[in-house]
Amino acid sequence: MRLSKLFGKTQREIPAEADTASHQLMLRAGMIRQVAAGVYAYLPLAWRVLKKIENIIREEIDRVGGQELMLSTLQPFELWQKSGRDQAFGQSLFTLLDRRERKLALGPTHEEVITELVKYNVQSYRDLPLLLYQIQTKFRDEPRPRGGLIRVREFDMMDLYSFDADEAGLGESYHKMLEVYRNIYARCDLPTVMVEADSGAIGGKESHEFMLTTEGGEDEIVHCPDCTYAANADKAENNKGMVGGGEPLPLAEVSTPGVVSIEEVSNFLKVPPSHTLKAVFYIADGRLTFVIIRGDLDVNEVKLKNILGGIDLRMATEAEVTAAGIVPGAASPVLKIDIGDPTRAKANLALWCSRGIKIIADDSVTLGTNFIAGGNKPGIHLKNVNYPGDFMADVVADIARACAGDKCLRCGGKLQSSRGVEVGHIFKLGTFLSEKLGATFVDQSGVSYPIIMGCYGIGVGRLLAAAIEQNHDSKGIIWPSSIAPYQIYLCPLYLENPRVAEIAEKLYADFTVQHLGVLFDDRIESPGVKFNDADLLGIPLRVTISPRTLEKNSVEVKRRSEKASHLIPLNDMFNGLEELI
RNA sequence: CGGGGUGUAGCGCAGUUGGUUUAGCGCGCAGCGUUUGGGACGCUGAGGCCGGAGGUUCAAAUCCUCUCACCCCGACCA
Repeated sequence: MRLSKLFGKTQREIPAEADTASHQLMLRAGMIRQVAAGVYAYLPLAWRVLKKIENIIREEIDRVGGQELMLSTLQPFELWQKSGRDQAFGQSLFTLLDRRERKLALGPTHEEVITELVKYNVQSYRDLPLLLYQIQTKFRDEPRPRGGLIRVREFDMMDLYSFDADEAGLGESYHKMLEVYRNIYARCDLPTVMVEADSGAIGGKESHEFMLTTEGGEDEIVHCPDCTYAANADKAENNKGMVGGGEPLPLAEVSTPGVVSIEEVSNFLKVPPSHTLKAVFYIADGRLTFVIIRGDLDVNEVKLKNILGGIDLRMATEAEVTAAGIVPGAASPVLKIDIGDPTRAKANLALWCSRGIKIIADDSVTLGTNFIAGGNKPGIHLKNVNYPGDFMADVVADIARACAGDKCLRCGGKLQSSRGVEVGHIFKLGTFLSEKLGATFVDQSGVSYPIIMGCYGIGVGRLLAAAIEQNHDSKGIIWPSSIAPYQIYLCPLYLENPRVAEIAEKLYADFTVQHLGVLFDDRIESPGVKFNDADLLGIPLRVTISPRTLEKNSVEVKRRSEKASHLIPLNDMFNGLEELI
């Protein structure tokens, strides 16, 4: 390709709209152009890279027997109602009405459509297992698109769906895909970390994410340096440890004038935060929910949401808490403190229940004794609060946020945290979709069962962006050669010099014939401009021709990723380049 | 949806307080000339409904009202 003809110009100044490295560089390199919020046009350079990534994905999936197909973007809205996932996706689902007022959705993913398709093409266990995939544009009306291609509303995505007859089969498919994913990222030269993940709106049980670690990443990863444990912070668990003071003692009120926060309680009564209980209030699907957790921990809202099975969750305002007759800053589940009454804990729970308030406790409240908690009166706290003697909860579960510095649940090591971009996510879906949509098969004995499903996604555009996040310097992009739009940047200086022009044209023709993937900077520009554009575009190998190199019958060759350059004799071009590519 | 911010040429910006006549600057773009191994220089030139609508006024990029778009933080979300 001749640079003078390439559609898309490089830009010297950083566009004001971008503040993510990959976003800035793609705009400056003339790779993308924003069409609307979270909607982009992909210019030839970007499109070439996307196709390279797509092809690596295709090759690796085809190798294990996956079959590519093409599904519709327009999907009947009823299909989403049938699966119930119209609720899970909510506002993120783009919908529209056709001329007959029939509601359609722009596919945010294709599980429903493919399950319908499989339903009509699979009847027997003999048709299974099956690995079907597609690489298509998907649509999600994200609340806030951001970071260029990191989070967009219209995006290129590979989705593979597995269909199996039993759990063991699903396990095999899952494992197979896990290996495929590792191979794909390895071939793209993009090191990723596999972490345990929350399955979110997609649903299902087991799921793993593949994270490309980079400082600007929008996800937090918690991992243990001493064992293999790694998880998304949404899902990560920690060892909370036992705290507190031995045998349960009798409840007692203590005066705590003006003391509200955990920090204040801790200072005032001279106890560590881990010896206190923190009350937090949420509105879950419109209902006030009381969450109780040990004072040294914070609530992980994703875990809480999963426990509640709720769709809409937010913190309650102080007004909402007060309106429910609760004293903010002194709330606890202990309303009735009659210490002689062995049924007081049950009575407390019944009191809350009668007020229509559900109590969710983090399991940390069971990991210790004699806590300080609110007295449900201003300026009063309780000491020696114990579970389950003094209070109980509707649900006790792990709803705590694991943080860097916490102990690893598996090995006791010290957890660390880092940031990453999610570039792949695999899920064991199970049968909830096939049951709802009636996708069944008959086994050997002629009995009908729902097909067991898995799904496996890679955001191709996001992978492109993440690749740049991970591979750039102050001058520009540094493409891994496996996904680079071109391999060679042919860079003649002083093109008006006939000898330079002659050699440049000859090399361009030679490289083209050899299918090396060459971008020929045939512009009459100063060396500075050419070198800077070469660095910005990040093509792995720069081949410079100038009167100076031709004096030595050579060209200069430099890798984008390295500082040093060296001369290769013209008559040994082939061998010289062979070594470098 | 809450909070903050920005809309003036392809890109980056000034001008808005304090009303004007031809709306500026840099980059980029076109032509000519001089240059040339890390974003050269000179001259000439093209390019604008100042986000949109309405209003005030002799006069609006500038003041008022309403709207739209985009960015950032949060909520939310692969």
